[in-house]
Amino acid sequence: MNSDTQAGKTDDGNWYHKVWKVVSEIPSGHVLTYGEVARLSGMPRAARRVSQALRRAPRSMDLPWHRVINAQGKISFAEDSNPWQKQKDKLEAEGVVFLNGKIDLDFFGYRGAVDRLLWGDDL
DNA sequence: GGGCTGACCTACT
DNA sequence: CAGTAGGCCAGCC
Repeated sequence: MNSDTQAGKTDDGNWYHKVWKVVSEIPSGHVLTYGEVARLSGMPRAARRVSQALRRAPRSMDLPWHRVINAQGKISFAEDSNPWQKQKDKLEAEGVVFLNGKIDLDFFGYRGAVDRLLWGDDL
């Protein structure tokens, strides 16, 4: 017996930890989109959940939340907002360059990193 | 239990 | 390139 009534277990709240883990694994000078973080966390359609997780992430864990941006290569905060400026400042401090208010995902994104390893720096 | 919200994404026009 | 529409799903009231 024993029931596996509780067979499910896991998740339930644990999915934040997965997101936090992935985000904490982002190397300096690189950025990931919400969708990619979600995918790497095992939840392809959970881009929105990622944002929620980042918001709930405690500051004590020192999570590099600023390395997570949207698929447009832009910061998801309002441009006239304080957090927007803060995130941009942090990214620039790590070597990320903003072009016209947007980040070149072909160079700083996950895919860009792989492509550079395969094709070289002459993208 | 039902409905609204949201640091979003993709596809189409 | 910009704007619109539909989708997705966990949290909160």
